[in-house]
Amino acid sequence: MKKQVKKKTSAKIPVGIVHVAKKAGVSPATVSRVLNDNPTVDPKIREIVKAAIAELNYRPHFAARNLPKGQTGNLALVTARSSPVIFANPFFSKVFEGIGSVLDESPFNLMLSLTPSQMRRLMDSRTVDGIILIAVRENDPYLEEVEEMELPSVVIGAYRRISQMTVFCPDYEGGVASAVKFLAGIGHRRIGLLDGPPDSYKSGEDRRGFEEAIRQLDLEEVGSLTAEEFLERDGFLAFCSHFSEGKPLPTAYVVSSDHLAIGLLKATGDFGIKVPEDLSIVGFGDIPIAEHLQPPLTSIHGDLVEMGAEAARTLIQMVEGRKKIIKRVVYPMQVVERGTTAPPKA
Amino acid sequence: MKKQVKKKTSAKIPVGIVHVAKKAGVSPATVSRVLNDNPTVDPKIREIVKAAIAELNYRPHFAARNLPKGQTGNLALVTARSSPVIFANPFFSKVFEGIGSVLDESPFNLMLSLTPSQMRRLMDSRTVDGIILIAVRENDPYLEEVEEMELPSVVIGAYRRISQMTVFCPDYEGGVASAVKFLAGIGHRRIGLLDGPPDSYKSGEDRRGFEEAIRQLDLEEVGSLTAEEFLERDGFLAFCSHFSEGKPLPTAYVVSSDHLAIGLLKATGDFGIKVPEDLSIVGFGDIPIAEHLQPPLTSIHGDLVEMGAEAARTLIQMVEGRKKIIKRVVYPMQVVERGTTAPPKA
DNA sequence: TTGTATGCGTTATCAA
DNA sequence: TTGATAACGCATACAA
Repeated sequence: MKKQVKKKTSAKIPVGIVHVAKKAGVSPATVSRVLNDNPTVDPKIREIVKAAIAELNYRPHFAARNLPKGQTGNLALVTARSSPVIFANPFFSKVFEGIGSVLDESPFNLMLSLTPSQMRRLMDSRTVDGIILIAVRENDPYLEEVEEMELPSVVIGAYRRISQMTVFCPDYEGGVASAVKFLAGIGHRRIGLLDGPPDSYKSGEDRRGFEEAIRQLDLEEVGSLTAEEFLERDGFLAFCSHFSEGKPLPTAYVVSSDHLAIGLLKATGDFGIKVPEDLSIVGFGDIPIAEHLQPPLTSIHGDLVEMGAEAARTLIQMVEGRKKIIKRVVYPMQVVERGTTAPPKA
Repeated sequence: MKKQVKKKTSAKIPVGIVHVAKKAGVSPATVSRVLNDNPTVDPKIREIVKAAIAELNYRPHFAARNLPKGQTGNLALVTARSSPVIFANPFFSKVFEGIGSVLDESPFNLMLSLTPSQMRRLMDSRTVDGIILIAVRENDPYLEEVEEMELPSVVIGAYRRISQMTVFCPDYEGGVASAVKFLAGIGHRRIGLLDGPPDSYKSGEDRRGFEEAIRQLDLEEVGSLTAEEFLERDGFLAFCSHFSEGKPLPTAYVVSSDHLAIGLLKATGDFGIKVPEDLSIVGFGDIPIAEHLQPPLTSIHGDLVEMGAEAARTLIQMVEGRKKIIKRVVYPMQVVERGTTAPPKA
């Protein structure tokens, strides 16, 4: 009764599991079983099927495969920061490296979302099994949604200390504190902080580490500067406006990003302030350019490839194990001494 | 005869198109139609359905939706370069910005592949409808596969001049040539090139532009340097080994990346060579740091956000229109004069 | 204009 | 150990 008029188009016919089954003389179910390494299949049959697969150059359809499973096989890397802030920052390239290496070993694909609207789409349309949030800020509009969501997620980078989220984070607090201690160790008593924007959780951590160290060492409080963003021009601007108002200078600055430090360096140069003679500077992140600057920038370094990798691993555990893992992992940072730091003049 | 024993688990029940249909008192087909803005649906019914959708907070399943269409709704951004080379390079952040903005307006999601194996997976498993190749190199193993593939694809960045691929590319050749002309214009006769690795198509373009300009202007041929990669340390090393061999120096260098130029700058500083008094330097790419260097780096600038955007747009046209578009679009670059260039000494 | 039925490519449940 | 057959969530040709 069925009228099956198959239009045999000359176009490339996508080979599916049924073709393989036919060719191997078995049922689609059996093909599916060898595809999934199901042990309940006769070794001989298995070989026959594998041969058919190879001969037809058959490749399983990823999405179709996951449909019955109620999964997608995709993970998302999500941020709402503009690309200059995130991609131009070598910090993240390390993180990506770690994530990439883990995903390479896993069966998961990676989706990328550069804007809140893209991200919402990913979440809403059940396109991903889990989410890696990166470069989160306090007022990011989607934050609550994600936390309340059932979708497994981890955040990389600073986040609020108390939450139900799993976070992997450089030790901003400890890193800045050790920079202060380093500077104090070579004689500085008046140390300032050039910090990033207040809505960045990182800024909060920086400040916490800074103030705690100042207190512990019983150093003078000289106030601190705040940049609008973490980029060069923001460091430049922050110092310029501070200096042009005739405010007093510390003998050293701890700066919360190398990019910021480069801007500050430029500003001091323009004003004829000598680094490190008149002013010492410690950056944060130790970007590749740091050591090639003139003078080379003293900075706070951490190996963050593992951080990205561990975040990815944990997320995968969460989605595969269908269990929630809540923890906060902090990665150590340490001062790399170079040419922008020296004992204060007098 | 059907034995339907629905296990009513207490877990969250994913709401599907059938639930909406039931709630609205229509068939699933009709719901599907309003989802796809099919005009052949009664306005009143449309409202009812929309209300049901809202009430149930229904979200269409992305993959399931595309399965019948024979599509995936995903595009891939692919590279085999290591993350430091690609992500740490502000050049790419511009490109990403363009791509992101276009995808935001489109219904497509973006997948990211950082390694050849991930990429192969994406292609094989029919997970994406199109591919954006970026930072391609001559011996990249997957290149032939992609070109022979039926999957729509575009490449961003230099590629071989003759091919069936659609490519969007900065005008490396013209940019370098204009830098040579600029230097000649302020009096330089002995101009050198510090180029990137030979397997980069960009290097070929640079060289082409350089040599052509030298010939046109009838300038002296002083040979050129080759760096192993486009990063700071490679520029540093290239100059060091050249200089320590006591070879003669030109009065100016055109350098094929700002990162390379920063390394070179560092090396000259270490050797006591004054820039721009003893040696002029022109970088390429005009990264944000360039103008904050001391002295600020003269560089070759181009606005490449549009390049990324146009590449994405074209790819989308290809997959939506199921047609092949072959073209080669080149984006203009121009010299931004800053502090590392000056007339030669004598 | 709407509903029915079928198919998309695979997994999974149940018999055999 | 294997094979029908029913999902998975949706789109669409065809019928009504």
